[in-house]
Amino acid sequence: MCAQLLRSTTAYAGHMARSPKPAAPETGWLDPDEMVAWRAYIDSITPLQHLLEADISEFGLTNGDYEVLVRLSEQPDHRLRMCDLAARLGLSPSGLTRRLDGLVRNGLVGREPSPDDRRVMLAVLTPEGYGLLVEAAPQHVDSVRRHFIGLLTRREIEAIGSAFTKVRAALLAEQDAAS
Amino acid sequence: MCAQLLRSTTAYAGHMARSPKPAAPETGWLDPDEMVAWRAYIDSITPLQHLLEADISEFGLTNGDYEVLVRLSEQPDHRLRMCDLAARLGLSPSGLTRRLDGLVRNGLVGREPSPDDRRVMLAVLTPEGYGLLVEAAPQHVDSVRRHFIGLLTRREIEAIGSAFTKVRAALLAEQDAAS
DNA sequence: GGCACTTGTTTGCGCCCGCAACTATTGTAG
DNA sequence: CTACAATAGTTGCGGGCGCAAACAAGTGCC
Repeated sequence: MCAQLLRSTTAYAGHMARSPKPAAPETGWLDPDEMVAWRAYIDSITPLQHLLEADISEFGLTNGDYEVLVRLSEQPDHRLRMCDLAARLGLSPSGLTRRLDGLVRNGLVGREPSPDDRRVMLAVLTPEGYGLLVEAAPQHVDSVRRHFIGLLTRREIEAIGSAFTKVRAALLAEQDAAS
Repeated sequence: MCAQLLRSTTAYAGHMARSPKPAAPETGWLDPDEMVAWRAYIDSITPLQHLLEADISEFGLTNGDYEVLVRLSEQPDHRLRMCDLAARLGLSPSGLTRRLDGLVRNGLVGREPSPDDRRVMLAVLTPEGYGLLVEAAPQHVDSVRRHFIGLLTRREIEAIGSAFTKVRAALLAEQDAAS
């Protein structure tokens, strides 16, 4: 019995009693390797976010704010339609409106109406916002390395890259299918 | 130039201009493999959470609720001190109080004072809560497999297991050091 | 035993964000 | 051209949760 190690093992016990196979390799319950991977992942992501958040807060930013600045900085003209930005951030339209409110208040981002389509508003990175991003990015990367990337072997880094690239592609496909 | 692919590459450009080395293997900026891993990870976790949340909502549960039921079910007596439960969930004390309020209202979890220490409240899984967990767990595991584990090779699963196990250990150590 | 100090839990307050409703614009069909 | 549907964004409302304060109870030091 490994109730302390495996996710919802106790609930699993009842099912095991009725199932002849202790591990289903392709479908059904998770085998030990899969369970370890899933559990370690789930236990890591929340505290990892918290630590990154604490580190970036020295610049008066939240993790979400930083993400906005990054997405805008990646555009050649440093601007993005609200709906595109929301999609990239995984945020609802209203959520993005509020988050931008804060950034606009602090002068890091501006709003301007699109000349092409009078429905859309463009979020545009201000010089101040870009400056703050340039200032904060090295610390942020250092934080990522200290708490995450720096702990891993090259093999693990490559595996995580290929694994989550596939996961992300599947998630995007699912998202498109829902529209 | 790979401004579309790499996180905060634009901000990076200024630094690269002053730095003789394009990639720092052990310290400093992220090299391409590291960047791909970090970026794919960051882009995946939020939509993955959303999908799992949508799937589990058929049982009237949130992801957080489900996590509470799992943690309690892992205990031999199906109960846990509030502070221990909060630590395992990565939740603040107040956050746990509110989350338990909802579960108690729905009869899935009960509160009882500890006989050993009159400061502590024990969260205890009710038969209804356990029953719902047993009912929901197979669907949840299926959801995890469809959206995440099932997309990966055995090698990737093992790498993710070892990688996040290390990350989790480091995070826990950091957390203990902060106390 | 008394008094400070630590620990466990809850409450007031505020922020973040999703959902539903609403407005403004654009696209489409008749 | 006009009506209707689709799209973009904002706002009202409510839930989740963190922080600081309050309070209860246990612990240690004299």
